[in-house]
Amino acid sequence: MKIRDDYTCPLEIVHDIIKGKWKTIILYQMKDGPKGLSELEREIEGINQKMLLEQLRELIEFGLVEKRSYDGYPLRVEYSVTERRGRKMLEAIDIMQMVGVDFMLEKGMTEALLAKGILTPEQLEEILNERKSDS
Amino acid sequence: MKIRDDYTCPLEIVHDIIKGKWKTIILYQMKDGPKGLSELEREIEGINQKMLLEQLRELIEFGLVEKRSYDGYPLRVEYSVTERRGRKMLEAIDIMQMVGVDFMLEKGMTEALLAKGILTPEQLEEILNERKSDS
DNA sequence: CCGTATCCGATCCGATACTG
DNA sequence: CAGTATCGGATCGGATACGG
Repeated sequence: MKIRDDYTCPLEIVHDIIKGKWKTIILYQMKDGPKGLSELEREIEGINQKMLLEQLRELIEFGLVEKRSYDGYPLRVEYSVTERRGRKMLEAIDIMQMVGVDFMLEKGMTEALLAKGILTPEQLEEILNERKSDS
Repeated sequence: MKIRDDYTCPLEIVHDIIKGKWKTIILYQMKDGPKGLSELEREIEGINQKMLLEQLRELIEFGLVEKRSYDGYPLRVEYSVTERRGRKMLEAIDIMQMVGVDFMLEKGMTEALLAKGILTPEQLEEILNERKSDS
């Protein structure tokens, strides 16, 4: 991943950090606590190990993710979101998730959202109510 | 810009929308009201017209930006953030901006932030205070 | 001032094979 | 289970020229 070494504005650097195809999804997947590598690989549909490691390395480099290794057998490695910067970024990702849901609802993908448990029926109803009052 | 036509999770589609090098910056630049094309081109350092138009078209396609044309001479066209989805996305971008500032401070780019007016001295002090209490 | 088309090097990312 | 190396096609994005 090519990273600029010169910035005009803060959003440029953030873009460099999260432009990778899987970065936001990886972070989102770690929101409820540390995860092992194979765990992430299993949970993120479509990713492969090379991509996962590559993007994790960059997330670490930019202070959004921490890595902890535990010796022994089997080897155990844990990746987790960093307290300040990682958590802050997750706030943004949460909102992006909402925008994505909004988009999928517009596209009539309601069933998929419910089936995957991304949305509970209660949340769905709440969102639809909000949208009505927007016009 | 290649856009997936099949999604597993909401973040995938959002990533497709904002992965372009300039998308977040363009949106951020429109946060205080409608902008004309040449206005945006002037304000966004390093962008060219082709990129600007290309990325605007996609932002429109995904309901984050609206376009209004006014006939007459000279031609006037206004681009603005959409009420629901665009504004929501801007909330996320605001947070990303903060993460970027955090990063730049860590890199010792304090002067640049002040010089460009991205941060007032008061805001800077506030941020530094918060960081101290983090450990 | 606004918008489109083309060309081409840079980069991303998926597959695959291999190590501790 | 965790991690590295390489290769090649698909995309991206900058320059540049042209049209309304």
